[in-house]
Amino acid sequence: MNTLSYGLLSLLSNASNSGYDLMLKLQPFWPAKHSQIYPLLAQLDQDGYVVHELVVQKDKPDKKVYSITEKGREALRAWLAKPADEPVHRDELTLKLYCLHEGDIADIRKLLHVRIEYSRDRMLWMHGKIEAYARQEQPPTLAVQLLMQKGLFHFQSDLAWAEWALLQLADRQPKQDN
Amino acid sequence: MNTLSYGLLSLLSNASNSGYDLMLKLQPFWPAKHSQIYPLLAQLDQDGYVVHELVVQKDKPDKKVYSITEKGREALRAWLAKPADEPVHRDELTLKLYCLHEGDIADIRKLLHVRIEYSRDRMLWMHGKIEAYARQEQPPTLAVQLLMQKGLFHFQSDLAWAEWALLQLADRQPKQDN
DNA sequence: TGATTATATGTAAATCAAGACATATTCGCA
DNA sequence: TGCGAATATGTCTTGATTTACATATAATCA
Repeated sequence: MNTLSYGLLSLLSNASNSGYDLMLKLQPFWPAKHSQIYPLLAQLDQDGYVVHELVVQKDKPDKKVYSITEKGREALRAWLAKPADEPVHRDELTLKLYCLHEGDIADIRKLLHVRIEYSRDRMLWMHGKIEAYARQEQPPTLAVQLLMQKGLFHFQSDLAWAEWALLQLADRQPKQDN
Repeated sequence: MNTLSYGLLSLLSNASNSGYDLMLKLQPFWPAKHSQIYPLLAQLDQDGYVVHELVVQKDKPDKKVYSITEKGREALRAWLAKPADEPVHRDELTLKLYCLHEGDIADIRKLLHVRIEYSRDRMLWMHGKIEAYARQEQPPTLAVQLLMQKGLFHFQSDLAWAEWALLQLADRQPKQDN
């Protein structure tokens, strides 16, 4: 039982989901491809942490909908009581900044612009999620509010940093278009 | 040539370093164990991106000091011009929050307190690094300033979020000691 | 009608990363 | 003198993750 397994169980503790939906919902918080999720779900199924039923759809391909079992919930509660692993952040941009003296400064400026767009996109996505709940006249659960806010805080600060960094470059290097 | 390789070359483009030092310097921005770094350095050496010399030390064990070659610098410049991969964040805490309705709310509160301490520690470490440069009467390079500031922004926002999250829990759940 | 996109599920191979195993020096402390 | 910690380098195995390979349905758009 690795972290991804607990992540899947966490999502299933809120609602039953297909593997495909679990992948989409997990992505923003714990990147994982379907090739990792499907075999893991089969394993969790075999070990009795989840069960599944086949759901036939007309407008879309059929799917397997997974539900958490009592054994799954127990495993989840035990995991919750243990300290969380330290977060892992790997950002290639930081490595590129480390050799900003090498190569073209315009390249770095471009990378920062791309990062600014990326952060803005992610913030919009989070806002969109919150609004989607509002449209359903369902207030998001406390958990969802905490998670969305975490994302908003994070991308806001990354955005602010990238804009600040561009100014620092402008102060020291002749400005160039890009 | 994977991202870690370029990270090592980036550090080496600033100054020659032993594998051990590279590991320590890389850790804060790109987590990697020595078991990953040493074989990779041997590979980079074999492929001509770096060279090394044996340095005998009296007060410490001998070491291999690696330096970047012109081929290494060229590879670095080509890599700099390419768009950076999207950052990868994996935070087990977010998964645990997702099932906060399951299990004990005191557990979650504890996790947030630990996160607050962790963020504070990291911020202090960043400040320490900046002050270390000041003590050496060497202003940090622009790159180091940008990186340290990125870290400060990040942990500041994580800290602010965790404190906010605790307040949200207090608003909705009976407060408990921990 | 043909291409693309979204939905849906799987496997196999390759790469990446962590943890364990292994060794050696020097310093400081008890 | 023995122990732990920091420095220093390596290998090996296992596990985690990505990429590529594979297939299929239904909708939309050109």
